[in-house]
Amino acid sequence: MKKRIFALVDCNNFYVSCERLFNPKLAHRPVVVLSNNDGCIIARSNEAKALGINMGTPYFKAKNFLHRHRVKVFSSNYPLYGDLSRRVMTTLQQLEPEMEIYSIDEAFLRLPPDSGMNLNILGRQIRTTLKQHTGIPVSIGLGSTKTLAKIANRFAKKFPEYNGLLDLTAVDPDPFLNRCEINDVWGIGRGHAERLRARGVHTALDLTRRDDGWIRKQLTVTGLRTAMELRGISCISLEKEGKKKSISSSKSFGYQVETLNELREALATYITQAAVKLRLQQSTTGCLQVYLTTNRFSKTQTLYATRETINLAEPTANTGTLIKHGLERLQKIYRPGLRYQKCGVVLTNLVPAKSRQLNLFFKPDKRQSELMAAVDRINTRWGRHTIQHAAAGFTKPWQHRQEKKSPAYTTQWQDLPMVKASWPDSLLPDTFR
DNA sequence: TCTGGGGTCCTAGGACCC
DNA sequence: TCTGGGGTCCTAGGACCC
Repeated sequence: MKKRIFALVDCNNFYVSCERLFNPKLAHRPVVVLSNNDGCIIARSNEAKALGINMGTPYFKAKNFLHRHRVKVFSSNYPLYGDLSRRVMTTLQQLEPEMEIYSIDEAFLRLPPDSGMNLNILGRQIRTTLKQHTGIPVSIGLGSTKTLAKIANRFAKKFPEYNGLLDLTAVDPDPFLNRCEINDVWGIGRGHAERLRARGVHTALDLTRRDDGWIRKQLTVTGLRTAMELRGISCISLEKEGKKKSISSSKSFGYQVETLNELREALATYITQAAVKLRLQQSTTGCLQVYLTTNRFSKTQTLYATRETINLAEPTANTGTLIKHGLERLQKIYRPGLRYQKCGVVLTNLVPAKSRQLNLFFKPDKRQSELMAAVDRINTRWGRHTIQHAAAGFTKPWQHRQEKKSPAYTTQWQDLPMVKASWPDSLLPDTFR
């Protein structure tokens, strides 16, 4: 069997790199990007990391520190990051069609094993092309399994001597596994890492040397797969199929919401968003879950968190139908007198729109799907809130504001960056003189 | 005052069936 | 006195990921 080679291409400090792309003054300055609601720090430039700012720190706790160190702070600007991610992925796919988009800023590639091409040169080409075409810097790790490619990528990113690229298929990986802390292994989270350390497993290499039965007992089959992957036996394949198996939409409120009316508007809004994503991947949903929760950090109010699952008689992607079912159930779980922090929706049991199982008594209404298609077309063309169900509300005061958001440089005409150029007369073509 | 959002996969345990 | 056992399906919850 031919040796497999996986590459993990990961954008460096992706959200920060996106902000810097249109704001070159940010280069070499510490920069952080906040989560939705300006809640937590979710991206940091190298300079911010060097200041000791941790991933996931609540913004309100770090605010003074950031100000003191003149750290530039941004709310997250998902239209911008999403658009730049699409550009990166499109460019990458042109270079290497065997690709899996793993997250907004990461992709796995499967490289042809016998291409005769020097992998180092190929990797450098990918980095250079991405930088030229999109302006986004990336790091690349190569390994005989996805888990090893992940580890290679960590080293490539962290240590400047690798210059953004490490190929673990060309060397003995053991010394690297020995330098890799167990909690830095892909698939080993905090809980498992603690458990393993208590039993003498401190590095990735330690894990590879344990007995299969023991690993399975401690970490279940997922952990065993990870261990096999670290030993160079590929167990996790490239997933090219991009369709989601579940779709969710939720957001924390801008303030503590108490009335059923506000909750209804918010839930209808999230159902609308989820339904758009559903139709975008040409699926229908057979199951709708709605949930509702009070503030989980509150010290004065007991936590109320509940959800309702609705199995639909026949799968649908119709926003109106989904809103109707969702609001009915919301009524059931609403408790007056509580202050709610968040609600949301999860769509599961997704089936392709073309092959859904119809109910014996169900007459497919072609006009309904045509209506949805028309609404989607209009909202794509004119902006996503141009047409909506009245149930989703109009002013939406419960929505959260994002106070430090950069412009939508690439997705809004009015936000396009302006380039000012001045040329000495001698360089201008005759027609401009 | 202020702590994100969107995913995947696995397992235990209950319901149900024969 | 004394009431089975094994299989399958579903779901909630947990762990992990970015």
